[in-house]
Amino acid sequence: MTAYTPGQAAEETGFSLDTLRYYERIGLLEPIERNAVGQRRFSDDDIGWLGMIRCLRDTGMPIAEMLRFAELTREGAHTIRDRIALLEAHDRAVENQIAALRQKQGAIQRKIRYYRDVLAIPDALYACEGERASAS
Amino acid sequence: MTAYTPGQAAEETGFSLDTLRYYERIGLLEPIERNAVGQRRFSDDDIGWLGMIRCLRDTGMPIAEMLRFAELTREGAHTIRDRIALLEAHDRAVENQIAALRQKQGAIQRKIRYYRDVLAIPDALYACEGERASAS
DNA sequence: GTGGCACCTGGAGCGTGCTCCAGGTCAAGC
DNA sequence: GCTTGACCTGGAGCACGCTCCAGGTGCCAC
Repeated sequence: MTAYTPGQAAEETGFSLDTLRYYERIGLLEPIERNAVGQRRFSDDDIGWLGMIRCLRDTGMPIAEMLRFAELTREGAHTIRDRIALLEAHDRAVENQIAALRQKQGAIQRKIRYYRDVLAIPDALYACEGERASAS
Repeated sequence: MTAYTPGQAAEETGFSLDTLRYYERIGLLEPIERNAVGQRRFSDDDIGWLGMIRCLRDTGMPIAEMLRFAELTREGAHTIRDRIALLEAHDRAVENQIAALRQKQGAIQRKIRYYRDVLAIPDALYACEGERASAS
């Protein structure tokens, strides 16, 4: 079982040192092991947990909900159903997020096409025309 | 050409009254027309522009960049190439965002499957096993 | 003429999620 | 023995994007 210095943990997980400390402070990480002089030593488990945290963060889960998940995890195996429920809800949220992005992206692409068309026709035709409309 | 009261504009665009005023203040909207007593009357063009703004916001464009886009738009037709470039860059950003979401979503779904498996096997087997690993 | 309502302004405040800072400890290298 | 560098703590500060507030105007209905 490897032990990671804070610097290595930051490197490994992509979180900053400050963020790692912050996450421990708010209880998103349980207290990290310390060496003889009080410096943190992250375990493989910590790094794995941080990987999960990164997934949830990067998919837009608010910290409050990750805290809830962390609590459930700390409470032990009898909360597994709750954790599944939480993750499934989040999975659906991510799905909706993606669908919404795709839809808005379509509108943006239409706008790009509109601009291209404007460039393709002679100046006179688009001079004063209400080009700000469209989209949504 | 319809004129929308602030309330109607809010209704129509999904932005709050405060947000509409805020957007005007910071120059994301050009100054909105006023009626005789100084109340705003949004035009169809304003509503269309707000639709565009909503697209960009909802796909994660920061306000500073929307301001840049608004400026280009105000500067007239000769900035259309720049606007295309800006929107194309954003389109790619959205694409990357979606790809990243899909990838993280995969990890979350694997975690869900993992939990399901844990539920499916007899208690003894998962009692003290490092279940916090995986993900990323 | 009194309420109630929709709106106005400038400016303060807020929630989220970090990020930075001052002042300190230890270990290693020169 | 001194510097450098990685780390420590508690607490303040910050960027972003709104959101709220106090105090006021004008219009309409009763």
